[in-house]
Amino acid sequence: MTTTLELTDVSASACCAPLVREPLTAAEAEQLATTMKALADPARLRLLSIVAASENAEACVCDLIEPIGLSQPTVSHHLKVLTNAGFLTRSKRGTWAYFALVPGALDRISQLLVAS
Amino acid sequence: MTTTLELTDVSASACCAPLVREPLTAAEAEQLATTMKALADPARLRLLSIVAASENAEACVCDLIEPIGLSQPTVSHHLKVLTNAGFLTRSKRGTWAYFALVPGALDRISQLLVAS
DNA sequence: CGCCGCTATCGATGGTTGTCAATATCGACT
DNA sequence: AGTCGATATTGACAACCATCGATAGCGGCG
Repeated sequence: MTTTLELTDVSASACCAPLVREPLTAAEAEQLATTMKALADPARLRLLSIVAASENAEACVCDLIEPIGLSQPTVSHHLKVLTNAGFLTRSKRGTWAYFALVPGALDRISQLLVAS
Repeated sequence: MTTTLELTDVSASACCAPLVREPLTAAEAEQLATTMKALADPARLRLLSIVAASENAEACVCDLIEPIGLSQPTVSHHLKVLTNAGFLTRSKRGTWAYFALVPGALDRISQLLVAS
C-alpha cells in the first residue's frame, strides 16, 4: 500500500517558491507527481466532482457506481487511490461506506501550480 | 501523435462551475485527465520548473539534460509531451531548440481545481 | 563538400495501471 | 445461526508508458 502523501511537506519545503519559482528537487517532483497521478484519471476526477457536488461533500459508494459506469470493484479501487492520496476520507456507517472531500486538499496542489 | 489539448475548452465549458461545483461530464473529465497526465510525471515537473526558473522562462534542451539526469531522447520525449499538452512552446534558433513556458497554462488548470 | 554537434524519431523492453470476474469480509436483519 | 446486501480484496489480463540505445535529420563550420 502506498503511504499517505504529505502535501504539506511539499508546500512547506517549497513555500513561497512553487513550481515556477525555482527548480524542484527530485524528491519534491516525485512526491508532487505521485499526488497528481491520483488526479490524472477521468474516473477519479468524476468521482471527486460527484462527491464534491453532493450533500455535505460526501457520498456513498452505492451512489457513485451507477453515474460512473464502471464495475463496483473498479470504483472501490479508485476511491482507495483518492483516499491514499489525501483527497478523500472514508467513514463506514452501518453497511455503507461514505467518502467525503478533504477540505483544502485540492486547493493545496492548485496553489503549487499557480505562479503568484 | 496526440492532438494539442484545448485547455480553454475545458475552462470554457466548465466556467464558473469547476471540479467541485458540479459533476464533470465524461468528456470533460477525459480532457482534464489527459492534461493532468502530462503533469503527473516527476521528470516533466522538474523540466517545467527548470524552464520556469530560467531567464525569460525559456531554456535550451542542452541545458536540461544534465540537471534531469536522463538520456537525451527521454528528455526530448518529455518536452514533446509538455508541448503537446500546451505547457511549453518550442522555437528552434540555429542548432538549438528552446522551450518556453506558455503564460497562463499552469494557472488555467490550477483554477479548475480550486473551490472558489 | 564533409564533418560535427544538437535534437528528434524509431524500436524494444520492463514496469505500471485501469479494468473486470471471482471471492472474501462484514454488518444488519430474521 | 443463517441469509442478504454492501464493500473490499485478489488475481489476471490488456493497454499504456517511461526509458534507453541506435539512428536519422539538420544547421553550422572548416
